[in-house]
Amino acid sequence: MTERPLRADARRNRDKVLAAARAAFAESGFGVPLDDIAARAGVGPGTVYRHFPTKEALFEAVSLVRVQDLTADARARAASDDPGAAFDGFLVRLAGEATAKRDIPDALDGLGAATVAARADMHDALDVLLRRAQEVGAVRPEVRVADLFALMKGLTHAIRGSDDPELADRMLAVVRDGLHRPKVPEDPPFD
Amino acid sequence: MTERPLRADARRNRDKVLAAARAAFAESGFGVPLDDIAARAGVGPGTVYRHFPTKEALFEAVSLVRVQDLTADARARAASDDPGAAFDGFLVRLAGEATAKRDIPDALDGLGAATVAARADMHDALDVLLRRAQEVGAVRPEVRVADLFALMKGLTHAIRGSDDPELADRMLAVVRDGLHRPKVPEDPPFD
DNA sequence: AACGATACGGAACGCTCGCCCCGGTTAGCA
DNA sequence: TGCTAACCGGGGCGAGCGTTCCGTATCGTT
Repeated sequence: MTERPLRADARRNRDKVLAAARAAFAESGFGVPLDDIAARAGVGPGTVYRHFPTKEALFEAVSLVRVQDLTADARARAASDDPGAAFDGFLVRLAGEATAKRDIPDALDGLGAATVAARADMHDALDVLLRRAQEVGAVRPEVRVADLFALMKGLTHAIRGSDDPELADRMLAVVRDGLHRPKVPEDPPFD
Repeated sequence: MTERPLRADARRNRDKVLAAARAAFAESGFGVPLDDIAARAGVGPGTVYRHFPTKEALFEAVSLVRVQDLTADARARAASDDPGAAFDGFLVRLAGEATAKRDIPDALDGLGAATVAARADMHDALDVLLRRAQEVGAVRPEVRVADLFALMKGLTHAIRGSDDPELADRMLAVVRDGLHRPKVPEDPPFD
């Protein structure tokens, strides 16, 4: 099962389709009609199906890269000597990504089976990032990686398609501080 | 334009449709086929359309009640003499609602025009609830009502369809504490 | 240059789902 | 009880969209 190299035009079209899909999914999420993607790539729908067996497979190919980028970023930051700042930085990055790309929430939900490996890998990377931050006391200890995933999902949904560019910052502040505070034993007096 | 009273069977069917729609939307969100709702109500699709001009109108009729309930709850809690606890209680209520009903996020997004009044009303109620909590120092001052909406949206999405019942609690803790902490001037030492 | 393999385009298919229509039924009233 | 207006059921239409098929064009090799 050695992969024969693609013909020149085939490779070119495949790349055009992927680029178009990236842009289209980023603009409108998973919902964009496949014909739109094909048109955007200057290609017929049949050509798309020559390279990707299904629309979902195409989406996976796109979101796989997104998830892998995020994972690489998490790993790079985890190597930092300031785990707290590393953790925060990752959240900032995620928020930035989500404001620019509408398909991030869908990618995080992970529709397909091919992405499960990528999600497992991301799980590992986040585990390190999170644990380090917790060891330094930058993140409350009872938080699990699964919680972080859910939080990422919620965060990306919260800022999805908002015209206010500072909303993401304020959401981020809430999530960051909420992750930080270890516990609230008693409401401190206000005066 | 006086509303003639419905015939007995008409009123009965209307109620059955509404009940079925409530249950179906709660289970599967806005995506459920209308025929499923009709079947669930023991009724033909035509009957549904006799009472609601469009599927979206039916969804609005259901989500309107949900939003109004939430609004009433917010208003009732706002009258409490402990604004901080009132605010927290509302969030808990929302989270509980979201775990039980999958359509809450959709309802919050508010697809239709009939719900804008309800959302405006909710806006007012939340404004009071939020401001009171801020005056007592229970919620950081820079948070706006729009932020609270976004946060509610994110929170409901984060806990949507999770098998872990305690996830909602932990998400809630993060959001609550994040809303509380006024600012993080410096990372306190950990020891 | 010519030929076989490969890839392309887009018309067409089938399925889903919102929505409408009409022949039959039922409720309410005299 | 009989009559009329209101209402019901469900078959069916049409649009949107994922997917396939096949005649044609293009590539790469001899």
